[in-house]
Amino acid sequence: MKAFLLRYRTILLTGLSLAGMLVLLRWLELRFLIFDHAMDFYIGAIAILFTGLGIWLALKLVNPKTVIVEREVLVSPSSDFQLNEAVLNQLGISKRELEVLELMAQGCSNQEIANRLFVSLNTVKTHSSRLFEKLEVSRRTQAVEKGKRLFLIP
Amino acid sequence: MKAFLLRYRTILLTGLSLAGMLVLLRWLELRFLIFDHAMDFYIGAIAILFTGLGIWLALKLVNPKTVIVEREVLVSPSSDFQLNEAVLNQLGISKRELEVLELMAQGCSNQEIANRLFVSLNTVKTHSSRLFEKLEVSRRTQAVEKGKRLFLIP
DNA sequence: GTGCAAATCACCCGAAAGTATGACCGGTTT
DNA sequence: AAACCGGTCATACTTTCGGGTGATTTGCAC
Repeated sequence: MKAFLLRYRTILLTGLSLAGMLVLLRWLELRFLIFDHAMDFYIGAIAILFTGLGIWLALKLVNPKTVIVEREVLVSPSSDFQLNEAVLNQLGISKRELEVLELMAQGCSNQEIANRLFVSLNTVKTHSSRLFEKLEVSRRTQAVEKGKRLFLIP
Repeated sequence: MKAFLLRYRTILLTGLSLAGMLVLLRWLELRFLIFDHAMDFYIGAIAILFTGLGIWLALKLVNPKTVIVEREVLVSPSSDFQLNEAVLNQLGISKRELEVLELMAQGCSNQEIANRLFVSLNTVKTHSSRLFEKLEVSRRTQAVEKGKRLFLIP
């Protein structure tokens, strides 16, 4: 409720001042002019009612304005990487194993790698096991680190 | 005075337009009230007018919604690494969490990180969990990959 | 044809990683 | 004094990883 009041303070104030002005008008009218009052009252009620309707319509049906705040994300220039085939052959790493390594480096889980390569989870495990042996590591993070050092992955 | 005008511009405008409309109404009343059945037209016009006013008011005053968009920015290839503190502060990553991330990137297991930082395994898990939340990832390999992209680690 | 390496998949099991929650302490900030 | 934050640690639980072993298929080389 508090938040609501704060948020729509301006609108509420406007509404209140509107009402105040109508009251003032009425008073002035009574004071100085002897007219047909029922009519004006009626019109005023309609005006307020339809103003409310308009506000409700707009709030209900119109998409809120959006302010786009851009947050910069730094990205290294992906360009000059070429694979070190010498090391690749020397260690006897197969194509499939290299593919697994690449996906590992992108942060994929074994299951995700399996899905991407259209093979079973067990197959990925086998490949990664062999890969770890050949790279002489025991964890995927180490494999990625070593892979980068040896220019097997960008 | 200028500031006042700027601040309450909307309210002032609303008041003015309201006053203008009331004058218009009065004029219309004098002009057309003599005809029979002019009432329907009159009421309709008022309804439409004030509905429009309400819509305009709501559109003018509604709080804008903010949308944060990530924009990728290429960075020139710098040989030496220096930490991107802007991103670090933006994401609210603490010193300890960064240390954990660095050791992760070197391929350390949680237990090894715990040993090196002289804290318990559970503490390392807590740090890494918070780190993952802040980096919006769910695995250490993803954390390392994103950390490198954001220049949080070399 | 036989041999062999690569690729595929399966099962089991223990270790590691990750989630969720709660607690405590020592500084600030209000 | 009360609230908050960063760092520390813990328990309990689920998921993922990695090691070990074995099996089948395919294509290439001898």
